[in-house]
Amino acid sequence: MSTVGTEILPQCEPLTCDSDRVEGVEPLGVEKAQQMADFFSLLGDANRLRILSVLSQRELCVHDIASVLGMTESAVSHQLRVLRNLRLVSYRKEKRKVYYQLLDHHVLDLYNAVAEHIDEELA
Amino acid sequence: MSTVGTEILPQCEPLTCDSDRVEGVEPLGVEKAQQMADFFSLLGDANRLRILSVLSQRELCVHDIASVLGMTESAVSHQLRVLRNLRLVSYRKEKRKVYYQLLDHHVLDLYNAVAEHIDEELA
DNA sequence: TTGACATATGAACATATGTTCAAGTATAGT
DNA sequence: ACTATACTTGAACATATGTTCATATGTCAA
Repeated sequence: MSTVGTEILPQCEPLTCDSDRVEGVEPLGVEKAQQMADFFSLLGDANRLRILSVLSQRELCVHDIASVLGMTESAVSHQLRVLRNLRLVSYRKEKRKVYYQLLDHHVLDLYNAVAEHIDEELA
Repeated sequence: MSTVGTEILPQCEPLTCDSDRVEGVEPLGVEKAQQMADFFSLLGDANRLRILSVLSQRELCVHDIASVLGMTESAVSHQLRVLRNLRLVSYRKEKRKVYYQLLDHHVLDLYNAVAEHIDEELA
């Protein structure tokens, strides 16, 4: 045991704000919070959302995605890799092209929920 | 009309990738995409999610939020301003303290959805 | 094999974001 | 009035993120 003589100040405790309100309040764990944040961050980019929006309508190759969205193929490819890593899209190769499609339709629920949320705010 | 002699290359059109797949595919508008992205980005921070997690359980003052989460009061205050601007939290002043509470419980739905999504992935 | 196309990748760059630090308000108690 | 507490704010700093550019990789066609 690490005793330090007499009278140790509990340094890690809040010194003031004696409210007992904090009791029983269980904060989200740091690790899980980070995982959730990573997931939300993934959707926190306009171009990524736009990519998901077109893939939700049709399977498309990189060039076409870039074409429809007015993005560079390189930029699209970079973003697709992010979506690939998170298992949100899958792809199949045909000839020289790589066709991407939405893999996790779970995401569309979030997408739609927020899309509606935005519309409500404007009203 | 801006005619340039004979045979003008349609420079702005995709030169290759003749797939008609793009037809009918309506991409999410840039503006709305940005609004949605902003909203998701808001949830794309671990500390902000943790703040929301404790506020979802109880109204708390800044000091207590900082205390429970192990954050600086300054950091908490900065983040609360973000949440305030987005109308996700409201506050009331009592004595010297400012008590914050969750305003938009709509967000909790998204929060829970992703929380479950994370849990599923681990299984 | 050569050349055009389709995509991927890495480095560099610019921008955005979050924390810290220091200073500023504001309020309550003595 | 003085001091401690509670919170806010702005600037500085470090980090993260996304795009661009140049360069790979791979595939098809001639």
